[in-house]
Amino acid sequence: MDQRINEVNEYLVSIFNDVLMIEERTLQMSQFKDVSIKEMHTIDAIGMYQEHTTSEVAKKLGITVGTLTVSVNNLVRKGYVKRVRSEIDRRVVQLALTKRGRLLYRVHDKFHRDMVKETINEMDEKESEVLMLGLKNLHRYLERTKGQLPD
Amino acid sequence: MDQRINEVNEYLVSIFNDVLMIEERTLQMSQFKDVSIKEMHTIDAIGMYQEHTTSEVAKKLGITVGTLTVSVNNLVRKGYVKRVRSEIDRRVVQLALTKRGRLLYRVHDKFHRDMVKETINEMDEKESEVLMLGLKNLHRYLERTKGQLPD
DNA sequence: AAAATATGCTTTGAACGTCAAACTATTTGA
DNA sequence: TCAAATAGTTTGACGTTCAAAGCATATTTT
Repeated sequence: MDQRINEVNEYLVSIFNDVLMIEERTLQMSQFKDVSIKEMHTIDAIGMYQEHTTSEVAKKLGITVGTLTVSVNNLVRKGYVKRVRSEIDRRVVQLALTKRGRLLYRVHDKFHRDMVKETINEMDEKESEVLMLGLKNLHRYLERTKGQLPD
Repeated sequence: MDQRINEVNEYLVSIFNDVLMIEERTLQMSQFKDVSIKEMHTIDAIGMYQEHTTSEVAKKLGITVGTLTVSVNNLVRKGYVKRVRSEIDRRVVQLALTKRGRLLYRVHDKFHRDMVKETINEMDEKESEVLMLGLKNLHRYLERTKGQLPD
């Protein structure tokens, strides 16, 4: 049992590092060299469809609003994100992706989906079910733990 | 099938973010407030036992040697890491943890192990086996992908 | 052995990521 | 109305990162 824990732990850590590294390098090789992995995640959090306010996106990313403002300044300059002042409340800024931003979003999303697809394709229905169960357990534990921490 | 892929993908992303956030906050709450999550991973890469050279650790972390040198400067100042010049080859620096560094290493390791333990405890032998298989598949895919990328 | 080359590490400059605190503009409530 | 609250921006300080230049030591070539 202890051995199993070690093994799972090592796979998880290794998977974490690999995904981050591959995402980073794939970006640097693509037509989107001017986007860092953090910026990519900001683009992901802004999302394709509805517009989200600065506060909402910052919360989703777990960073302060100030940090996001700086990052959005860069992403606007680079042409991936646009700001839209709310007509209803002039204090509010809605963030949205530009055409180029949406293209990058889709490329990144495909990378993620391919990665998972490749894993799942080699499993039968029942096995992928159990994998899901394991991830769900892990996720539930983490959410519980997170809830116990102060903001 | 497509739905399953989305689900697994979303769990993975969520787990990633949660682990990083929890690690960060747990550190900030502990007696090790002066250590960032990146520094924690550097300490982890230096490891408890054998001494490793700067180049080896940098490679393991996937960062340049220059970056690591800067980070190690800080960790030495804070008392977690020590440098030992190799007697055999005076150019080489062996990195090692101080007593305090080793204490932190153990605390962090326990956090990781507890996290996995909690997940696995709720599964029977066969289920944890399949979880392992899923992680192994994912890991194999990522290593293969990584191998296709240029350095 | 001396000179050239290679290796291991450090330093530096530039850009991004992060927070806290001070600030601006706008809205809400008393 | 005007004080307080809210949404976002700016700024200063420090960490993280890379590339490029530099330093010390080792190895290879002549």
